[in-house]
Amino acid sequence: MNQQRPQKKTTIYDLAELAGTSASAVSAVLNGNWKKRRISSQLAEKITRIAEEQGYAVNMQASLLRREKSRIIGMIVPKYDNRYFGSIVETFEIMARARGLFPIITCTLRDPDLEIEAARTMLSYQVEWLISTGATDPDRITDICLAAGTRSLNLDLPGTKATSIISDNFAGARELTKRTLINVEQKSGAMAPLLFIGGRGSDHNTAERIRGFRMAHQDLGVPIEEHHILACGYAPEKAAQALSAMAASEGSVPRGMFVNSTISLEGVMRWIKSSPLFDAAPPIIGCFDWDPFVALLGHDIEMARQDVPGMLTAAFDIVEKGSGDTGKLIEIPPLFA
Amino acid sequence: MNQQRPQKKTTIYDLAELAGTSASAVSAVLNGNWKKRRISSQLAEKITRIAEEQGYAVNMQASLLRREKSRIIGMIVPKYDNRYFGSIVETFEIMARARGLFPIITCTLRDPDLEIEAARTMLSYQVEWLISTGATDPDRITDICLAAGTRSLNLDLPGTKATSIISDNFAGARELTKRTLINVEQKSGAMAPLLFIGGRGSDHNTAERIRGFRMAHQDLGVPIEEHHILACGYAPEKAAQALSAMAASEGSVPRGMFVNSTISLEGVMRWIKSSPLFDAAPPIIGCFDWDPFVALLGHDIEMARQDVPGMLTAAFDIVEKGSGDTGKLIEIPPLFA
DNA sequence: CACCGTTGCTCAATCGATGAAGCAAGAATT
DNA sequence: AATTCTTGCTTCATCGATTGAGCAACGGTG
Repeated sequence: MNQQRPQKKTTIYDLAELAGTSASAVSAVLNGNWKKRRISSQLAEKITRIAEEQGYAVNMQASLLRREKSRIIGMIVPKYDNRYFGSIVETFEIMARARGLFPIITCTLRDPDLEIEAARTMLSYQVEWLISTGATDPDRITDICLAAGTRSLNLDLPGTKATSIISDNFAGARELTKRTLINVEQKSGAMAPLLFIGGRGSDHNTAERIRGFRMAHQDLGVPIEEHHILACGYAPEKAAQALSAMAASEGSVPRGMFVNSTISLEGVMRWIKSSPLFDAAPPIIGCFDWDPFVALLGHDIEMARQDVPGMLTAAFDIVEKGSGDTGKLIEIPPLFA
Repeated sequence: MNQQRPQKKTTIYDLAELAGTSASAVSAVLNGNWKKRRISSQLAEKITRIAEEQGYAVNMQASLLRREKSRIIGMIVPKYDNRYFGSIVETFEIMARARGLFPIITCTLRDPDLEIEAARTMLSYQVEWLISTGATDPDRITDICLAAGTRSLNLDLPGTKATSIISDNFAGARELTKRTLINVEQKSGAMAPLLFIGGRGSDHNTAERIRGFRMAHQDLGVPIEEHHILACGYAPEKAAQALSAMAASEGSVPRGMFVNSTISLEGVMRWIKSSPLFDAAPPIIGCFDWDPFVALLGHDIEMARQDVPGMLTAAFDIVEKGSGDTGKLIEIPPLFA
């Protein structure tokens, strides 16, 4: 038996006929302003009952076409494959729903063309706000939104044309670097400069983290090794390659490392496991990002956990206030365990 | 300067006026069937150009209201906080888009009420299909869909009223158990029964995995210890508690373990790290689920990776074929590294 | 009894896009 | 020259929900 009949959907007109009343009354009852429209509670009850019996669900397309506001809020996100973005998406949905907004999310696989296409699609769905998370070209998206009269925000990576909410990368990296340097001193007896690995030098976050990295070295009076700053990309393979290239050319790799994301850390740890260089003494790592299994890796790994609820609270504050200033930068400090 | 003017959106009527033509022609040109409607390519070009200049985006609400099919496909998912669901969601989006469908996803936090509410909301948005992933009460959702004439599928956890696509939990668990038992024999010299930990005994997947677990023991002639089957829930804390209770009452814990998910594994590893029981010899683990960092934990951990692309390919096959039989069960074998 | 205010509803226009039906002008055919 | 065909549009009803305007019935007031 196949019950999958593509049966016609119940509309307010069907309900009106069943209830012996008008579609107008049905609409008023079902969207809750029947008091304002002076519908008797008798009729309201009857309509509500019939609607339930019929399994009625409003047609949002029709409803939204008529209303002036859609109450839809869109988010684009690069990937769902790590805890940071997963947590962003989950928190976004919860907070949006708590505010009576309908969240729609789409992932763009770090593909600039997909980002633009996704933004256009969101606009077609009449989103009231679009939040661009980790976008490669956030300003382009802001332009598209502006042209359509839609407001937008940047999250995680900043742009210049809309308010951006990001981690306080400089202060976070400075603190993480400091902690890692101190760990190195405690475990190996002497302070030594760290290796910076992962991320793209062209992206704002990586640049700021490198700045914090430098500053912490300066704070503690440790000289930086310029060729020990490897912004080789985020991908695990890139990080692994960079390390093995360094090991090949220099014969060693610093014991202390600042790893720019859990994504890169995956490659770093894989390489370390495969190399004999750390057989005697395990590496001492600071990772700018958080993952529960990393805490279990058994090594000395310090993590800076980006404050996702904090960032999204800031974002929804702006959404609720109505609008933000062009290009304002809001920095949220990451958390340390 | 604040450019966030909530300006009125451009419609096909605006474009028609600018082009000195009718809205009908504009519509035909912009949705691509202007050839069929015999619009000259001159006019088509002109309209296209003007639409681009104005940054026009169709109003999907209006468009969908008129069309008979929405081409929207919905998915509900419990959480975004592990690789399995992350990968499901990402693959779902990619595959949906490749088929010209618009995916909308919502997470329900394993809350039965939220599941129902989310399903209703999806129906309001006129989804053509609803995929319930890991739902606590998939049949309830199928009923709601059926009442609205919408088709539905179950993923990950099966139901009886719609086609279900799940991992081959029995065969997968049998193989994983076998591999883990052999690992135990190789590392500790003798075969010994495993501990089963994590999951809910009431859920189909856990029950099937326990069945496979038993069968593998039987295959290899290893007796099962009934009190070593702990379906204590998925949460990390639950797993950790169950282990420490066992250690307290029995003084030891089997060295070989079958852990029912990476979620539970988190608690298991945390407890192991905190306990002296495994200081001498590390545990030997089989985990029914996959995570890249788990592979780096440095222990002997075998993983059964659920075949997400395989499962979603099966799902979209059904979506494209139009409809599936009531309650059919499709089992996809998990992968071993 | 005429008038007014209130209650409880209905009517009809509207949102923007779509597409069947129709129409006018020119080209082709007889 | 009369007819038919083709091309290239426009007109208008429609999808389902919403809402301002309006109307009938009734109770109360002078």
